Amino acid sequence: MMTADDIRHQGHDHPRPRSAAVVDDIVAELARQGYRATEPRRLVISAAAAQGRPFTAEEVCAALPCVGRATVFRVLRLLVDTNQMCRVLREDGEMRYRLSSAGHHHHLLCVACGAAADLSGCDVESRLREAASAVGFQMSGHWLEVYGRCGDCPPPPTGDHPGNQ
Amino acid sequence: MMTADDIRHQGHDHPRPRSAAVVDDIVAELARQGYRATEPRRLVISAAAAQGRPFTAEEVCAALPCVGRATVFRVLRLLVDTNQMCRVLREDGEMRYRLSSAGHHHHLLCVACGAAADLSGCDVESRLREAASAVGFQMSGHWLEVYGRCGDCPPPPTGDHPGNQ
DNA sequence: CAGGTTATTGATACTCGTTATCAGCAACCC
DNA sequence: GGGTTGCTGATAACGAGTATCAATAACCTG
Repeated sequence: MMTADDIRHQGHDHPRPRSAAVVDDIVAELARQGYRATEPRRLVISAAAAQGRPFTAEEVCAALPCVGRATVFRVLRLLVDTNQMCRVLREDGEMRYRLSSAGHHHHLLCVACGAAADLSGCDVESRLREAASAVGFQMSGHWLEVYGRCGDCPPPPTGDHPGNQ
Repeated sequence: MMTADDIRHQGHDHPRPRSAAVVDDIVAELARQGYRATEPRRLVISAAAAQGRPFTAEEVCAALPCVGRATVFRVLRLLVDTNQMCRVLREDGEMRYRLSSAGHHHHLLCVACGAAADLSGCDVESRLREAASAVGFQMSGHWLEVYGRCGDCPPPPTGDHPGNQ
């Protein structure tokens, strides 16, 4: 059977690529909270760490045929519940996952390439809290996703007919 | 078969309650865009207008047993696509619908009673655009839901043990 | 390091919300 | 009123996620 190490070392010559540390950290945190360090969990976390952008549970299932479907969903949920992964909502409504142990933050989601980046240090929250309380609403939380184009993607074609017809 | 008028007049003595105008407006807008004014569409729109708070497709189906399931979903989608209804994402991840022909706005969602209110006139957008462009990201849209307690709901019990054990 | 407890797994069946299919119906236009 | 064609309803299918449950494997303890 394929092991977590097989995944970790995919396409690398180094014995412990960056993602290995990430996996170990997450597994350690799980252990700290009383969850066992099992091979399927390592595999799912490795697969998640290997993804360059937000991914679906289905993608993890496809990447790990040796891990049961239910287990993939269970591990993803466990990671979300223990605050080591967050859900991101794509503009088309699809829900994806993203490893991220940071505290509260938002996502910049590129509609062109699908990449995601974290956005923090923006005081939207206090602004919202004020606006809400102005109408007698006591804010306790919020969900925010930001869509657009990342710096690596070319700007979209202009709306009015360009040179090529 | 039950007609749109039967629904419109539920619990009212007046021949044309407020919602009738809403329904007519929406149907007119659909017609303007080339969509036929059918009875099932009127029924679904009436049912939606009768809801005091964001509702699920399931609730509409239950309220309109005479309209096919598929049609309910089709009409809801049509209304979202033509910008006469918006989707709201509850804190627990459930997707609901809400009639709203207003332009861009956000929702204040009460986690206690489920009511929704529109929030506009808050310049979160420009704030976000700035923060995003600071990291080379060109924002084109965003999704924001605000959760909390509306003015009509009592404040939640305090975290530390109150008198009643 | 063996042995027992018990969390975890995988296969499967199932739920839930939503969409595709397609023959029949009914708006709309003339 | 009559023909076109968009719309409907019943049904089957779908995709994402969860419940079930016997078998397995982590961890603790001696």
